[in-house]
Amino acid sequence: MIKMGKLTDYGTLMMTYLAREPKRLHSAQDIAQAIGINVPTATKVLKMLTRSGLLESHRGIKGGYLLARTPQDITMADIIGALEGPIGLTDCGTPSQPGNCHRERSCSVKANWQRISQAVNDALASVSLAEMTVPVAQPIVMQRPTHIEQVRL
Amino acid sequence: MIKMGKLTDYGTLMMTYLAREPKRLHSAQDIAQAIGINVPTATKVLKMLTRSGLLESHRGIKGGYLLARTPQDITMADIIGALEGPIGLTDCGTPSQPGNCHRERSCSVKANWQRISQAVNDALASVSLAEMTVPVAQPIVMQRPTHIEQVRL
DNA sequence: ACAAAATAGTACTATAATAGTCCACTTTAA
DNA sequence: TTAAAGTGGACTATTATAGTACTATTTTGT
Repeated sequence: MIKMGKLTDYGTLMMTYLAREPKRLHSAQDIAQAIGINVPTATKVLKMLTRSGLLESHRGIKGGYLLARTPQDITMADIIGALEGPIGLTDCGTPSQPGNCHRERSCSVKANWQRISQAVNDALASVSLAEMTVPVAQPIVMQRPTHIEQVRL
Repeated sequence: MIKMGKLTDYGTLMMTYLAREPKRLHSAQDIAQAIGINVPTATKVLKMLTRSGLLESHRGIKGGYLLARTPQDITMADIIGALEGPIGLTDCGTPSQPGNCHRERSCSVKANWQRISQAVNDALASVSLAEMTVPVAQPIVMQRPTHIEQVRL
């Protein structure tokens, strides 16, 4: 199974929770309780989301967190990217991002992996946080990634 | 980064290697050397691929492995599925497969995760091993997964 | 000013998943 | 019947992840 870490799972739950009242500040305690995890773990995730610019934080005694953008303007690619780093199935990178595979030159399948990663990326980018908040959301429309030449096999 | 294990990476390289001469038997040693890993690790992966029905094995002194189907009839979803188990970003499962999340009932985003996983699945199933063997392969056409109701947000 | 309550940063520890290795067994061709 | 190949399963080492703790900083209210 290609899977995400637990923290990403928590993060998604947090983001959908915050999306329900996008204007109100929620404390880490609040959020931790809402999704049923311990406060230290919750704060860890919240810090990551904040540093990535998906959340705004306010310090001080009445502080807390809220979405930095509207739920429509935040995608699953944003959230996963914030918590797991660049999205890619391999270390091949994507056409845009470099990648750090030492096999590099000799690798015959790199270009194809990059295309696959890009496709997954596009899929995740096509799902907004707003969609995640509704019980049954919109169909996921995945574009075939980038201009890859058609090849007859 | 959502990433696959190294073994899956090896597996893909092995499969593309075997796809170049689909009729010839290749020994584990052969294959290990071709992709540049140690024999014990290679055999581990080969065993997994064989048990999943993607490879045929022949024992005995002139034994070895070959593809069980044509490169056109093997997809990346097959290979990844064989080496990583069912494809899914979370433990939510897919509309078809059950999933084993204890949050289950209360989870507000499960259905959406299932759709996303299904989309990734479809993407991987749309790429054949044959395509992986050409330097720059066909565009990946991802269907929007399954009949998810359109919702106005 | 000061105390209380909240986030920020960072480092550490524990746990779990993965990768890699090894060995005894089975099969087959010469 | 022996050598070379795959099979199955268990074991070990390594690495990645999750979880925790501690100190510093910010803000509000009195």
